[in-house]
Amino acid sequence: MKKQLAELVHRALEQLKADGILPADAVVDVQIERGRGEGHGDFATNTAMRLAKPAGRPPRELAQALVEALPAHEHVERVEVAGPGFINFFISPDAAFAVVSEILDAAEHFGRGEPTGQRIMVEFVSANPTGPLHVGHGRGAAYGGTLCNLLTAAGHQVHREYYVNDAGRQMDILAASVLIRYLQLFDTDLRFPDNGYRGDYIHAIAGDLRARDGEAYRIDSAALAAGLPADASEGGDKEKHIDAVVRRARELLGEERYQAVHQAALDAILGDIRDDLAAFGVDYDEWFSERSLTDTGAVDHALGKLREAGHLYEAEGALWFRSSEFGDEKDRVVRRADGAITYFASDIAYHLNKLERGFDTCIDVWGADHHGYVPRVRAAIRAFDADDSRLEVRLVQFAILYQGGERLQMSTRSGEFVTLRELREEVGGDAARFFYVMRKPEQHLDFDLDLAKSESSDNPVYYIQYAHARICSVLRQMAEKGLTHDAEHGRANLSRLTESHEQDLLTSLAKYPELVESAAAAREPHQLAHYLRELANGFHTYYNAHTFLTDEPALRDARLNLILATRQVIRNGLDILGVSAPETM
RNA sequence: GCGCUCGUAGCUCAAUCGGAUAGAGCAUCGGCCUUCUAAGCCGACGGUUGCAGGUUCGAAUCCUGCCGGGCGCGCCA
Repeated sequence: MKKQLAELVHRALEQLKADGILPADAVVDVQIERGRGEGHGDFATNTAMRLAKPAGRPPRELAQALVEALPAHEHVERVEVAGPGFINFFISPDAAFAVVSEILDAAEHFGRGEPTGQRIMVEFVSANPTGPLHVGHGRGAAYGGTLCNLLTAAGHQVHREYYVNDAGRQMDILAASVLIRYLQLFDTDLRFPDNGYRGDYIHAIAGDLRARDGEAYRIDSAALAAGLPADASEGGDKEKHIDAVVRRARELLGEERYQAVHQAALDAILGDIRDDLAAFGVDYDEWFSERSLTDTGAVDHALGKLREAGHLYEAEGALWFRSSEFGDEKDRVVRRADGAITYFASDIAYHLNKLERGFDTCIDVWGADHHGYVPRVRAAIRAFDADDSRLEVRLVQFAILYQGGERLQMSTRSGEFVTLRELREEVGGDAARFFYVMRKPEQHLDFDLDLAKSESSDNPVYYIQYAHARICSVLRQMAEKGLTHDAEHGRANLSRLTESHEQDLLTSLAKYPELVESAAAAREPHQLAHYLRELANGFHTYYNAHTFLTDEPALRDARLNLILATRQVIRNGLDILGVSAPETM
């Protein structure tokens, strides 16, 4: 409808240009928006006001001229000029009714956009595989997963990817942590490093390792501990200590056995993360290994390209990328003085790889604490002479959990944190997903556990699901009362839907496809959450005001068509959010 | 200190590239169940959009400066 109206306005503009009222070179993008309040019509456009200056005429006068030049349209009942120069469109009732049949015909496809041909990759969560996902990752998972659903619904071709940080120091520390817990199974006196990973899951992995491979990794614990630099609690440095532990463990085990422990730890934790995300309704097309970037030479390839272009230089023994020439605040090291490749170098290679895979748009979903990292990645893309608008970084703020009015604190390293799994078990997957995406991603989120658990109208998830269940219930009641629903008869009698509640509901339903499109374009799933609440509200209000199962077949059939259409849209919307649409509460 | 980001009703948040009278929920107060699920509905109360300027037909939205919160400023990942 919006498109059709825009077309009408364009034709009127051409007419005005031909008449000499508008300068021939005047350009304006015609914006059609939904009328907000009473009396503002179904749609409105501000075109006249935007043209007032270039045309050198008062906006209202222009608006009037536009209205007169506007071609007739079967669905436009009347058009009027209002306020400072808005043009309001009033849609004919028949056009409004048509959406009901449209929804029932399209069913689960209603609201899905035409294929755009755009290939979009979304990389999200990508948490280090050093422990289970916690509630901080949950928001990225819910946001990313929902965004992917939304983009798919809008007609884009979406690729979901998880970047697995399976290389680097943190993974070595994880492997060492597992090894020491494993050795403690034989020698309870062995000391655990301050900076090791302390969670219970480390014990579990160590136990599994022993069950699978027996004593294969049993090394002399005295030799492991002897002569190491002091740990923090011994008056030393925890970083130096843990690095020494890793080095010693590697020597004593030998590379092959060390890699086996490393791999076992990675497999266990990554498997857990996969299961967790799958249970949360988040699925991936690809799990991209950081280690593979060095193995396949992708890092050398990327650094080679930068070197050829003259963007690398050596200083103080390290290799630097001249990122400050591309908008970063300072240059960055890509290869340390000790020869090791930095995390940033892998990331440069990863993003080059993404570009080379030919995605039109690459969306990175990151925790907001990484925002300082954006300019340097963008710098790398510019240095490759690529269009940096192909990279979009979406920052997600952390969620703060509240229970009983108290803020729950957490920290990963100490092992004291609420896992995503615990959250799901506590409040349920539906409530968790909905609460996570209820707010704008860049806004801090106060996650009220008590509210998410409550089965009351305070809880927006239940409120929406209840609307769906209530419609199902009406149909069950219908059967019990021995009534029937003739959908074709209902279609023929949609003009009986004259109540204001019905008109409002029709308007809400018609808005859905536009909403999917705009929420996808803005990368804002919360718009959909808000929309569904409003739609549910429109239904509940209607439910309380009128009886659907009346004795009059024509009216009953029409009303049932309307609420079935409502149920369909709620279902489609909840599906995008990854929330179930129950038939009973 | 520098940079990024956010400040909207008592609380949590909306407000479609700058649009018409800034909207919801919660909380508070008052109504509605012999009638399709009251997990619901209706009404009332509630605002100088942090402050001060600027840009224009028009600003919560854009610009500048303050104030306040969060985050980031490693040859860590």
